[in-house]
Parts: sequence; C-alpha cells; structure tokens
Amino acid sequence: MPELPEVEIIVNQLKQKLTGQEIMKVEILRPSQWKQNDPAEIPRVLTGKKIAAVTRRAKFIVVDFEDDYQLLIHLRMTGKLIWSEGKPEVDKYTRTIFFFQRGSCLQFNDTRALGTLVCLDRELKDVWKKKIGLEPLDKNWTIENLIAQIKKSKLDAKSFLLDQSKIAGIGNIYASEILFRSGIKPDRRVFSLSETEIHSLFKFIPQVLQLAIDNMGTSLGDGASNYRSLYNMEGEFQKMIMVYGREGEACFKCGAPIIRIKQKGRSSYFCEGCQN
DNA sequence: AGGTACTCCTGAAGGC
DNA sequence: TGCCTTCAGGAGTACC
Repeated sequence: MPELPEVEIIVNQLKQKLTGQEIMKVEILRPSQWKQNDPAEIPRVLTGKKIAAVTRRAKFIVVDFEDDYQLLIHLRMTGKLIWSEGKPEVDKYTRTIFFFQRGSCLQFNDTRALGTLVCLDRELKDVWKKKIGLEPLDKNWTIENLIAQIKKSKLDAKSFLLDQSKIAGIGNIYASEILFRSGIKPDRRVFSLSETEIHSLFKFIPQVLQLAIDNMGTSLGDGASNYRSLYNMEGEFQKMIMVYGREGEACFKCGAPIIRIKQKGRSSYFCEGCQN
C-alpha cells in the first residue's frame, strides 16, 4: 500500500518523465475511478494539455498543467503507475492509460479499483489542499505545529497519525512503525502524551518516513497490494519493519510477542514491553 | 466541528 | 474440491 514514502518515490520518477510532456490520448477502461467528473468528457478535456509540474501532497500525486488545470491521482490500496516507452502491456487491472509524445505512455493499474482520479479546473485546483494537515518532511513541520494539533484532539495515537487532516501521508504500516520507535502504545490518547513522548513523535515521524524513502519504500503483502515503483522495482524497507504484520513473532528489541489490536477496523501492531 | 460508521472493491485465505 | 464468508485497507460521505 503506497504511503508518503512510496508516493514520493513515484512522484520523483514521474517528474523526470512527465514534465513538459503533452497528453496525446487518454483511454479509460474503468470509468468509475474518475471522481467528480463525467468520465466520458475526460479524454477530450485532457488531450493536448501540457504538464507543467508533478508534485506530492499527502498521498496525492498532483499533476499541474500549463493552463492551470490539475489532475489528482490517489493510489489508495493497490494502485500502480507503470511507465512504458512503447506499447503498454495491458492486463485485466489496467484502468486508465495516458499516451504521450514519442509513443510513451503511463498506465494506471489497480487490482482492487479503490484508487481515484480527479481532473480539477482553474477554480477548483488546490482547494482540496486546505483539508490536508502538516507535511512531516516540509518546513512547517515544527514542534509547535505538532503540539497545536495534539492539544485539540481526543484521538488515540494511531488514529491521530492516520488522520490526513492532522498529519499528511502516514498510512497503516508506517503508523505502527513510528509508534514502536517512539515507544508509544497505539491506543494512548494523544492528549495524555508527555512532553518527551511528543518530542519522540516529532523526531521519529519524519525520520521513519525519510528512512523508507532512502530504502525505496515498502513492498509488503500479497501480489496485489505489493508496492512497485514506476519501473516495477520493489522497495527494501520491509526488511527494516519492526512490528507491522508480525503478530505473535518475537520483538526484535525485547523478545516479547508482538500484539495486534483493531482500531476503527484497522490492525495496529505493537510490543507491550517496548511501548507505554 | 471533531469524531465515528459505513461504503467502495477484489484477491487471498479460512471454514466446512 | 468447491462454495461460502471474512478480511485487508484510504478516504469520501452521512450523521451525531
């Protein structure tokens, strides 16, 4: 499942390929994944548009066009972007294909089809960004901003980390990994955290995410949800996972069995010995 | 307005 | 073997 590190890697690769490119054709094989738009209109709207920039905000891939239109791609669970210099290798999970100059193309594949694509006009572009919280790898990641978010929340630590309106980009894998390294149990209410614990979060949130980027992301799980880069490369960070998916196995730090609990229908993994 | 439950979707895995 | 149910997850929506 792509989270901030995986999306960051894909965006950095997309920048190289897409900046300055012009869309020649769009083929939509699964219209339902285009939100807020009439999918039938999309090929006409996007054809001829030139790409000015590709960026990331939270887990969104943001494609800005020279005419101020904006394309948002969210990979959710199983979305993948695949680059081809020639003809695309279409399979049953190919949902939309973007064709560019010189015969290259970008395929959006998505097994579970939960990913979303949105085309926004000049009025709607960037409006959605107001709902997104702090970017852990940006300049606005300060202890003051984090404390401000924590003080007004009644959420438990795990739900807090997953809430994109508070902190941007963390998903289920990195939430458990961050809390383990911070020594905080996932069901702790954030307002009960000590100053030291808040400082741990402040430090480990960007540290874990950056470490995952440096290790090319996390490729975990079954074939369908397994992350791959734009060029179909696996990540390495799964080798550095401490708790996620390790229920019943021994904690690498203290040897106690890793515990799994459910919070809001999602699994959280932690070590009872190492997290308070 | 912050927090919660439900919904979308499909392959894998488990039960009988 | 095969059919059935359950599970996995992010985020938008409706609702309190």
